[in-house]
Amino acid sequence: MTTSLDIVFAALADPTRRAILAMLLEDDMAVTDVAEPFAISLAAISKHLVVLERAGLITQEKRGRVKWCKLEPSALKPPSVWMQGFGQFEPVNLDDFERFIAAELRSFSSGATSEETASELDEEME
Amino acid sequence: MTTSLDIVFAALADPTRRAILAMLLEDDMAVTDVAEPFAISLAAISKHLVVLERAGLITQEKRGRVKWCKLEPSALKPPSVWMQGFGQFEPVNLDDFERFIAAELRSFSSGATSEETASELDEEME
DNA sequence: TCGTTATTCAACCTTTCGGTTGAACATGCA
DNA sequence: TGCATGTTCAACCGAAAGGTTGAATAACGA
Repeated sequence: MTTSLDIVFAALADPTRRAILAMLLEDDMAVTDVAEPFAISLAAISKHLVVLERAGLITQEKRGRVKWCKLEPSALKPPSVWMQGFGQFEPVNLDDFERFIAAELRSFSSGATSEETASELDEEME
Repeated sequence: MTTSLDIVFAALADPTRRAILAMLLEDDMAVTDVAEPFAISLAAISKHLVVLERAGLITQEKRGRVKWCKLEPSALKPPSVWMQGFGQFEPVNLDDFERFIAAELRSFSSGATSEETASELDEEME
């Protein structure tokens, strides 16, 4: 999923879209439910979701007449890495780092794909 | 310098501005020198610098008739922290990090122009 | 089949963005 | 003093962003 930094950063620059992402952190949601807390039209929310999807930050799957929105945190990785290149500001988070190493080792020994490894991590953190 | 995430993310969404930040990673620069590698007018660069300064990503100090631009990496901390809140991904990926460092070292040792360095950095991260 | 619900499309509006050009403003230097 | 240099200002332009409304499309439930 190689979306350019332009697209991802631009998607993150809008507070409504960041709020949507935060909501999706809790659970997958239907478009109508995503829209509910906001004071703008459903069509406007629909457009925001298109922007988020094009940035790779969410995926949408239609089941019946309901379209479910799912967070894709891995899309945050390229901008995060880019920022860390400037990172005279933040020490490495050792806890997370150790978990990463542990996952790496597990994937070497079990032959898991990196995607499988990522979802393992997801489950671990919940 | 408490600038909102809106402003910082929007500032980072433009490739010219990201390239400028990458150039400033090596050293402080005068406005004219910042503009030199780009094919756009000096006035346009001046506007980009205003955007970066308003985002807190750089500071500018006038000495004589020259205005020096200085990178302020600490402004990246709020967006970085925000992203880590979604961080089911690893905060430090060694492969990416090492590639970034390698690109940096290459630019120092080979005497590459700042234009080459800037584009290397951007490509490296996408 | 019919009404309801979920979502998007299409057209439109206003504001912002990224660029241009030419003039203005400071500052350094001979 | 006068001129060159460094930077910004002001006015303008076209395109994109974020919003609206009303109609269209699609699928469910009775």
